Amino acid sequence: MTMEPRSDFLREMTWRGFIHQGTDQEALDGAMSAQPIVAYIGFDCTADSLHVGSLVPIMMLRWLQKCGHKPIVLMGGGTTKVGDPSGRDETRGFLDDEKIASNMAGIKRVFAQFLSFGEGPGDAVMVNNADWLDKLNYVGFLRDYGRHFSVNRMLTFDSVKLRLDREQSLTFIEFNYMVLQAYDFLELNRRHGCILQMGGSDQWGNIVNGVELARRTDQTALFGLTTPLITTASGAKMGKTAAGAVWLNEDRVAPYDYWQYWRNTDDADVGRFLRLFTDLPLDEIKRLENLKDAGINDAKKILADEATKMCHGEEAAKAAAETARETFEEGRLGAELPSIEVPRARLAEGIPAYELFRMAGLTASNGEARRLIKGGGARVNDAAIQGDSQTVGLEDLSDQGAIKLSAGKKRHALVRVRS
RNA sequence: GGAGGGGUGCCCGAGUGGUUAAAGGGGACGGGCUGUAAACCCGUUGGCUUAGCCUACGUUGGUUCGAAUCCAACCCCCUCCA
Repeated sequence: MTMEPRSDFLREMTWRGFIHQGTDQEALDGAMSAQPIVAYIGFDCTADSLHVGSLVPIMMLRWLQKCGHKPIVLMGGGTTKVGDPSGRDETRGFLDDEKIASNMAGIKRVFAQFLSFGEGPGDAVMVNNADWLDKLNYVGFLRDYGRHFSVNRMLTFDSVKLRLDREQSLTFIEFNYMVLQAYDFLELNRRHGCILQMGGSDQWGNIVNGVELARRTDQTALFGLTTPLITTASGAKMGKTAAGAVWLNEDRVAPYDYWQYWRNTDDADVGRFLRLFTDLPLDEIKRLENLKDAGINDAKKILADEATKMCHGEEAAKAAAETARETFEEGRLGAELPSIEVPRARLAEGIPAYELFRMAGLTASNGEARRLIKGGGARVNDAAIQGDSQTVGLEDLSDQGAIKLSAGKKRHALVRVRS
């Protein structure tokens, strides 16, 4: 879109960098500036938590609501049974109903942090596409909707095309995914008056199919909007660390680790991430991203504070920030560091340092801990461990009743005694 | 169904009878430099009760003093033909 959007939502999304592409953005802008609309994003239940990769769509729903429109969170209880081939080289393993249900339960929780749910006109609602997909009649569906899909056209969508180009097999069930997602959009329009579907750029084909289906069956004009794939300055897909994905659920990634993830953002990403992952206003973001050299660390702290607050709440964010400050700026041990407990008797006997590192989860095996020690990266209470045979005992407990283990400069854990 | 090619460590990829826990690269981790950044330099990168032992090159057997390397069967992937 060449002109400045008139609607609050599109204007906000544009300067913040959420927009990758959209269908008929002029008309959408007109509709959104005229009156509140209903829009949705779908989330499949492939894991029991979403991760920061889903944060961009979630933030978009949040802005939608802030701008006075109504967000629908669509849980893909039905589509998850089929499996989206978009952006995947291989067929995803089948998930059984039980697993899908428990995944959905895990995912649901996080939305309450970002959106305000309820019965009012601007309140967010959550629906499950299993409600209509599960009871579809095969032949009836084919006759009513299947005839509107051209296989020739379906073969040109990336989700299908890339798979075929790479000569990787695409099963028939996966081939149907886009049809079901298209139908979801139609169904949400009929049920809730939803006129906009948003999603990641890999969802473009699926979204366009829905727009086209509604035009053919109901002569309704629907809209699609996608977000760019967010990569880090170093080119990696966002949200992956050595430890795995950066999950949003606190039982998967503790608020302290979540805060650390944002605190360790590349300099080059700070401005972009502030725009995408915080609600801060433009002038504040501009001020922060113009900080130079070490000053940009302050911007990273604010990014971490804001992102953690949004996901885990004010209390958790404060505690995480405080622990980080104590640990990194004062060299003490912060309360929120990951911790383990060991029986007093066991510690009294003395535990080999390498074993304690493994127990604390700082290394995956004793061997890895030994290598860490040999390389000089393992410390107990900030003192480098001298050799394999060094043990840790009660005498290492600090005044606060804990032992601080460090693997490198950034990874710390506490050992506490259990009587 | 026929012919051919291939399955190696987190990933890519070399290795075609013995100092091979397996070259090289990527990634990751640690050290240095820094700002809990990037870039760069150095090191490490299967497990364990670590001068030793165990597990590992698609699976299962076999040949051999000795196999990722040779043989057989099977499984899976790809290409061409039908």
